[in-house]
Amino acid sequence: MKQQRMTKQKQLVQRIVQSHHDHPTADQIYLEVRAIDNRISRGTVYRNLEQLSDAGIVLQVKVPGPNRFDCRLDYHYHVICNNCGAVFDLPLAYQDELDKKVSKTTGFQIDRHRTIFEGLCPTCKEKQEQETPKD
Amino acid sequence: MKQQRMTKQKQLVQRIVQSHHDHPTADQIYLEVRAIDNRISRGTVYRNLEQLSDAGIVLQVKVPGPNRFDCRLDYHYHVICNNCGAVFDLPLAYQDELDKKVSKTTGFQIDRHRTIFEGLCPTCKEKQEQETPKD
DNA sequence: ATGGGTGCAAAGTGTTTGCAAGTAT
DNA sequence: ATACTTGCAAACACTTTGCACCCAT
Repeated sequence: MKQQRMTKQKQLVQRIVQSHHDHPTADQIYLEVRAIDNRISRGTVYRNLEQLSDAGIVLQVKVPGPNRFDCRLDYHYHVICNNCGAVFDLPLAYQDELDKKVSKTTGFQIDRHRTIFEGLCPTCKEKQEQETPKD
Repeated sequence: MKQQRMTKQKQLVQRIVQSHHDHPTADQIYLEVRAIDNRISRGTVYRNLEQLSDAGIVLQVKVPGPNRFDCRLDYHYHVICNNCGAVFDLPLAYQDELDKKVSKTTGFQIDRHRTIFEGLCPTCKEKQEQETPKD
Protein backbone atom coordinates (compact mmCIF):
# COMPACT_ATOMS: atom_id res chain seq x y z
CA MET A 1 0.00 0.00 0.00
CA LYS A 2 1.01 3.53 -0.83
CA GLN A 3 2.66 5.75 1.76
CA GLN A 4 0.15 8.28 3.10
CA ARG A 5 0.58 11.88 4.13
CA MET A 6 -1.36 13.88 6.64
CA THR A 7 -2.91 17.02 5.26
CA LYS A 8 -5.19 19.52 6.89
CA GLN A 9 -8.02 18.41 4.61
CA LYS A 10 -7.63 14.81 5.71
CA GLN A 11 -7.49 15.83 9.35
CA LEU A 12 -10.66 17.84 8.99
CA VAL A 13 -12.56 15.06 7.24
CA GLN A 14 -11.54 12.62 9.94
CA ARG A 15 -12.53 15.03 12.70
CA ILE A 16 -15.98 15.54 11.19
CA VAL A 17 -16.67 11.85 10.65
CA GLN A 18 -15.63 11.02 14.15
CA SER A 19 -17.76 13.78 15.63
CA HIS A 20 -20.84 11.94 14.36
CA HIS A 21 -22.69 9.22 16.10
CA ASP A 22 -25.28 9.03 13.40
CA HIS A 23 -24.34 7.81 9.94
CA PRO A 24 -23.63 10.69 7.62
CA THR A 25 -23.37 10.35 3.86
CA ALA A 26 -20.28 11.57 2.02
CA ASP A 27 -22.22 14.62 0.99
CA GLN A 28 -23.27 15.53 4.52
CA ILE A 29 -19.65 15.27 5.54
CA TYR A 30 -18.66 17.39 2.57
CA LEU A 31 -21.10 20.10 3.59
CA GLU A 32 -19.87 20.21 7.16
CA VAL A 33 -16.25 20.21 6.13
CA ARG A 34 -17.08 22.90 3.65
CA ALA A 35 -18.68 25.05 6.36
CA ILE A 36 -15.30 25.13 8.08
CA ASP A 37 -13.05 25.41 5.04
CA ASN A 38 -14.90 26.41 1.92
CA ARG A 39 -12.05 25.57 -0.41
CA ILE A 40 -12.19 21.80 0.03
CA SER A 41 -13.63 19.91 -2.91
CA ARG A 42 -16.00 16.97 -3.06
CA GLY A 43 -13.34 14.84 -4.70
CA THR A 44 -11.03 15.37 -1.75
CA VAL A 45 -13.71 14.39 0.73
CA TYR A 46 -14.51 11.21 -1.21
CA ARG A 47 -10.82 10.35 -1.55
CA ASN A 48 -10.18 10.89 2.13
CA LEU A 49 -13.22 8.92 3.20
CA GLU A 50 -11.97 6.07 1.07
CA GLN A 51 -8.53 6.25 2.62
CA LEU A 52 -9.98 6.35 6.11
CA SER A 53 -12.06 3.31 5.44
CA ASP A 54 -9.17 1.47 3.79
CA ALA A 55 -7.12 2.26 6.86
CA GLY A 56 -9.87 0.87 9.07
CA ILE A 57 -10.43 4.21 10.81
CA VAL A 58 -14.04 4.42 9.73
CA LEU A 59 -16.44 1.86 8.30
CA GLN A 60 -18.80 2.15 5.39
CA VAL A 61 -22.43 1.26 5.89
CA LYS A 62 -23.91 0.09 2.63
CA VAL A 63 -27.59 0.81 2.55
CA PRO A 64 -29.87 1.64 -0.32
CA GLY A 65 -29.00 5.12 -1.54
CA PRO A 66 -25.70 6.82 -0.85
CA ASN A 67 -23.15 5.04 1.31
CA ARG A 68 -22.79 6.16 4.88
CA PHE A 69 -19.86 6.33 7.22
CA ASP A 70 -19.58 5.16 10.77
CA CYS A 71 -16.79 5.69 13.25
CA ARG A 72 -17.71 2.58 15.25
CA LEU A 73 -15.17 -0.05 14.40
CA ASP A 74 -16.76 -3.19 15.74
CA TYR A 75 -19.08 -5.04 13.38
CA HIS A 76 -22.67 -4.28 14.23
CA TYR A 77 -26.06 -4.10 12.57
CA HIS A 78 -28.15 -1.18 11.37
CA VAL A 79 -31.75 -0.26 10.90
CA ILE A 80 -32.92 2.19 8.23
CA CYS A 81 -36.22 4.00 8.02
CA ASN A 82 -37.77 3.47 4.59
CA ASN A 83 -39.50 6.80 4.87
CA CYS A 84 -37.01 9.37 6.20
CA GLY A 85 -33.79 7.46 5.54
CA ALA A 86 -32.46 7.72 9.10
CA VAL A 87 -29.98 5.01 10.07
CA PHE A 88 -29.35 3.77 13.60
CA ASP A 89 -27.02 1.30 15.24
CA LEU A 90 -28.58 -1.76 16.79
CA PRO A 91 -27.72 -3.32 20.13
CA LEU A 92 -27.51 -6.82 18.65
CA ALA A 93 -24.45 -9.00 18.94
CA TYR A 94 -22.60 -9.73 15.70
CA GLN A 95 -23.21 -13.37 14.83
CA ASP A 96 -19.67 -14.63 14.26
CA GLU A 97 -20.79 -18.21 13.98
CA LEU A 98 -22.81 -17.42 10.85
CA ASP A 99 -19.64 -16.52 8.98
CA LYS A 100 -18.11 -19.86 9.86
CA LYS A 101 -21.24 -21.71 8.94
CA VAL A 102 -21.52 -20.03 5.54
CA SER A 103 -17.85 -20.54 4.88
CA LYS A 104 -18.23 -24.24 5.59
CA THR A 105 -21.37 -24.78 3.51
CA THR A 106 -20.30 -22.70 0.49
CA GLY A 107 -16.53 -22.89 0.29
CA PHE A 108 -16.37 -19.10 0.25
CA GLN A 109 -13.81 -17.32 2.32
CA ILE A 110 -16.14 -15.10 4.35
CA ASP A 111 -14.81 -11.79 5.60
CA ARG A 112 -17.97 -10.59 7.30
CA HIS A 113 -21.67 -10.11 6.84
CA ARG A 114 -23.85 -7.03 6.91
CA THR A 115 -27.40 -6.99 8.22
CA ILE A 116 -29.75 -4.10 7.59
CA PHE A 117 -33.21 -4.00 9.08
CA GLU A 118 -35.80 -2.05 7.13
CA GLY A 119 -38.95 -0.45 8.37
CA LEU A 120 -40.44 2.72 9.76
CA CYS A 121 -38.95 4.72 12.60
CA PRO A 122 -41.24 5.63 15.50
CA THR A 123 -41.63 9.21 14.23
CA CYS A 124 -42.58 8.25 10.68
CA LYS A 125 -44.83 5.48 11.91
CA GLU A 126 -46.76 7.94 14.03
CA LYS A 127 -46.97 10.45 11.22
CA GLN A 128 -48.33 7.79 8.88
CA GLU A 129 -50.96 6.72 11.37
CA GLN A 130 -52.18 10.28 11.67
CA GLU A 131 -52.50 10.65 7.91
CA THR A 132 -54.64 7.54 7.52
CA PRO A 133 -56.33 7.27 10.92
CA LYS A 134 -58.58 4.28 10.29
CA ASP A 135 -57.75 2.89 6.90
CA MET B 1 -52.12 1.84 -6.80
CA LYS B 2 -52.46 2.38 -10.52
CA GLN B 3 -54.13 -0.15 -12.76
CA GLN B 4 -51.55 -2.14 -14.70
CA ARG B 5 -51.58 -3.45 -18.24
CA MET B 6 -49.85 -6.44 -19.69
CA THR B 7 -47.62 -5.62 -22.64
CA LYS B 8 -45.31 -7.83 -24.59
CA GLN B 9 -42.34 -5.92 -23.18
CA LYS B 10 -43.45 -6.62 -19.63
CA GLN B 11 -44.06 -10.26 -20.42
CA LEU B 12 -40.60 -10.59 -21.88
CA VAL B 13 -38.89 -8.91 -18.95
CA GLN B 14 -40.72 -11.17 -16.53
CA ARG B 15 -39.86 -14.26 -18.54
CA ILE B 16 -36.17 -13.37 -18.57
CA VAL B 17 -35.98 -12.59 -14.85
CA GLN B 18 -37.73 -15.80 -13.99
CA SER B 19 -35.47 -17.84 -16.22
CA HIS B 20 -32.57 -16.90 -13.99
CA HIS B 21 -31.49 -18.64 -10.89
CA ASP B 22 -28.54 -16.38 -10.45
CA HIS B 23 -29.06 -12.72 -9.63
CA PRO B 24 -28.88 -10.61 -12.76
CA THR B 25 -28.54 -6.84 -12.71
CA ALA B 26 -31.03 -4.66 -14.54
CA ASP B 27 -28.50 -4.22 -17.27
CA GLN B 28 -27.95 -7.94 -17.77
CA ILE B 29 -31.67 -8.37 -18.08
CA TYR B 30 -31.80 -5.49 -20.51
CA LEU B 31 -29.17 -7.13 -22.69
CA GLU B 32 -30.96 -10.46 -22.78
CA VAL B 33 -34.30 -8.87 -23.46
CA ARG B 34 -32.65 -6.84 -26.14
CA ALA B 35 -31.23 -9.95 -27.77
CA ILE B 36 -34.78 -11.12 -28.30
CA ASP B 37 -36.42 -7.80 -29.17
CA ASN B 38 -33.94 -5.14 -30.06
CA ARG B 39 -36.45 -2.31 -29.86
CA ILE B 40 -36.97 -2.41 -26.11
CA SER B 41 -35.37 0.44 -24.24
CA ARG B 42 -33.49 0.50 -20.94
CA GLY B 43 -36.15 2.71 -19.41
CA THR B 44 -38.80 0.13 -20.13
CA VAL B 45 -36.77 -2.63 -18.54
CA TYR B 46 -36.16 -0.54 -15.42
CA ARG B 47 -39.82 0.44 -15.21
CA ASN B 48 -40.98 -3.12 -15.61
CA LEU B 49 -38.53 -4.45 -13.08
CA GLU B 50 -39.80 -1.89 -10.64
CA GLN B 51 -43.40 -2.88 -11.30
CA LEU B 52 -42.59 -6.55 -10.91
CA SER B 53 -40.91 -5.94 -7.61
CA ASP B 54 -43.75 -3.67 -6.40
CA ALA B 55 -46.13 -6.43 -7.33
CA GLY B 56 -44.07 -8.92 -5.36
CA ILE B 57 -43.30 -11.03 -8.42
CA VAL B 58 -39.56 -10.57 -8.08
CA LEU B 59 -37.40 -9.29 -5.25
CA GLN B 60 -34.55 -6.82 -5.34
CA VAL B 61 -31.26 -7.79 -3.80
CA LYS B 62 -29.47 -4.70 -2.61
CA VAL B 63 -25.76 -5.26 -2.71
CA PRO B 64 -22.92 -2.85 -3.31
CA GLY B 65 -22.95 -1.87 -6.97
CA PRO B 66 -26.01 -2.22 -9.17
CA ASN B 67 -29.15 -3.78 -7.71
CA ARG B 68 -29.95 -7.31 -8.64
CA PHE B 69 -33.18 -9.19 -9.13
CA ASP B 70 -34.24 -12.51 -7.79
CA CYS B 71 -37.29 -14.56 -8.60
CA ARG B 72 -37.23 -16.37 -5.27
CA LEU B 73 -39.97 -14.87 -3.16
CA ASP B 74 -39.15 -16.12 0.30
CA TYR B 75 -36.79 -14.00 2.35
CA HIS B 76 -33.32 -15.46 2.28
CA TYR B 77 -29.72 -14.39 2.55
CA HIS B 78 -27.02 -13.82 -0.05
CA VAL B 79 -23.28 -14.02 -0.37
CA ILE B 80 -21.31 -11.82 -2.76
CA CYS B 81 -17.77 -12.32 -4.00
CA ASN B 82 -15.78 -9.15 -3.45
CA ASN B 83 -13.63 -10.02 -6.43
CA CYS B 84 -15.87 -11.19 -9.27
CA GLY B 85 -19.19 -9.84 -7.99
CA ALA B 86 -21.05 -13.15 -8.22
CA VAL B 87 -24.04 -13.44 -5.91
CA PHE B 88 -25.46 -16.69 -4.55
CA ASP B 89 -28.40 -17.69 -2.40
CA LEU B 90 -27.62 -19.17 0.97
CA PRO B 91 -29.27 -22.16 2.60
CA LEU B 92 -29.77 -20.33 5.88
CA ALA B 93 -33.11 -19.92 7.54
CA TYR B 94 -34.49 -16.37 7.73
CA GLN B 95 -34.33 -15.26 11.35
CA ASP B 96 -37.86 -14.02 11.93
CA GLU B 97 -37.29 -13.58 15.61
CA LEU B 98 -34.67 -10.88 14.96
CA ASP B 99 -37.29 -8.64 13.40
CA LYS B 100 -39.46 -8.94 16.48
CA LYS B 101 -36.53 -8.33 18.78
CA VAL B 102 -35.42 -5.20 16.92
CA SER B 103 -38.95 -3.94 16.77
CA LYS B 104 -39.27 -4.32 20.51
CA THR B 105 -35.97 -2.70 21.42
CA THR B 106 -36.16 0.23 18.99
CA GLY B 107 -39.82 1.04 18.51
CA PHE B 108 -39.37 0.70 14.75
CA GLN B 109 -41.95 -1.10 12.71
CA ILE B 110 -39.69 -3.68 11.07
CA ASP B 111 -40.68 -5.01 7.68
CA ARG B 112 -37.69 -7.30 7.17
CA HIS B 113 -33.95 -7.48 7.28
CA ARG B 114 -31.36 -8.20 4.65
CA THR B 115 -28.13 -10.04 5.30
CA ILE B 116 -25.28 -10.08 2.82
CA PHE B 117 -22.16 -12.11 3.41
CA GLU B 118 -19.00 -10.78 1.81
CA GLY B 119 -15.87 -12.64 0.86
CA LEU B 120 -14.17 -14.55 -1.89
CA CYS B 121 -15.79 -17.30 -3.91
CA PRO B 122 -13.91 -20.60 -4.22
CA THR B 123 -12.74 -19.76 -7.75
CA CYS B 124 -11.37 -16.32 -6.89
CA LYS B 125 -9.83 -17.61 -3.69
CA GLU B 126 -7.92 -20.22 -5.63
CA LYS B 127 -6.84 -17.74 -8.26
CA GLN B 128 -5.55 -15.40 -5.58
CA GLU B 129 -3.57 -18.15 -3.90
CA GLN B 130 -1.89 -18.99 -7.18
CA GLU B 131 -0.87 -15.39 -7.73
CA THR B 132 0.81 -15.04 -4.33
CA PRO B 133 1.82 -18.61 -3.58
CA LYS B 134 3.65 -18.11 -0.29
CA ASP B 135 3.13 -14.55 0.80
C1' DA C 1 13.27 17.09 -4.45
C1' DT C 2 9.95 13.79 -4.65
C1' DG C 3 5.70 11.87 -5.06
C1' DG C 4 1.36 11.87 -2.62
C1' DG C 5 -2.58 15.33 -2.13
C1' DT C 6 -5.52 19.03 -3.80
C1' DG C 7 -9.11 21.70 -6.51
C1' DC C 8 -11.46 21.69 -10.48
C1' DA C 9 -14.19 20.02 -13.93
C1' DA C 10 -15.23 16.31 -16.80
C1' DA C 11 -16.50 11.69 -17.16
C1' DG C 12 -18.46 7.40 -15.35
C1' DT C 13 -22.06 4.33 -13.54
C1' DG C 14 -26.59 3.18 -12.52
C1' DT C 15 -31.24 4.86 -12.55
C1' DT C 16 -35.18 7.97 -13.27
C1' DT C 17 -38.09 10.99 -15.95
C1' DG C 18 -40.55 14.24 -19.50
C1' DC C 19 -42.60 13.85 -23.64
C1' DA C 20 -45.07 12.60 -27.81
C1' DA C 21 -46.63 8.56 -29.99
C1' DG C 22 -48.38 3.80 -29.36
C1' DT C 23 -51.51 0.28 -27.47
C1' DA C 24 -54.17 -2.67 -23.88
C1' DT C 25 -58.30 -2.29 -21.82
C1' DA D 1 -61.92 6.50 -25.93
C1' DT D 2 -59.13 6.41 -22.01
C1' DA D 3 -55.09 6.32 -19.68
C1' DC D 4 -51.23 3.18 -19.05
C1' DT D 5 -46.81 2.09 -21.67
C1' DT D 6 -43.30 2.74 -24.75
C1' DG D 7 -38.84 4.54 -26.96
C1' DC D 8 -35.92 8.09 -26.84
C1' DA D 9 -32.95 11.22 -24.88
C1' DA D 10 -32.04 14.18 -21.35
C1' DA D 11 -31.61 14.58 -16.54
C1' DC D 12 -30.39 12.77 -12.24
C1' DA D 13 -27.73 11.06 -8.01
C1' DC D 14 -23.63 9.48 -6.52
C1' DT D 15 -18.83 8.63 -7.25
C1' DT D 16 -14.45 8.42 -9.66
C1' DT D 17 -10.76 10.38 -12.32
C1' DG D 18 -7.29 13.24 -15.31
C1' DC D 19 -4.61 16.98 -14.83
C1' DA D 20 -1.65 20.75 -13.42
C1' DC D 21 -0.33 22.78 -9.33
C1' DC D 22 0.70 22.37 -4.27
C1' DC D 23 2.86 20.84 -0.08
C1' DA D 24 4.21 17.09 3.59
C1' DT D 25 7.89 14.37 4.00
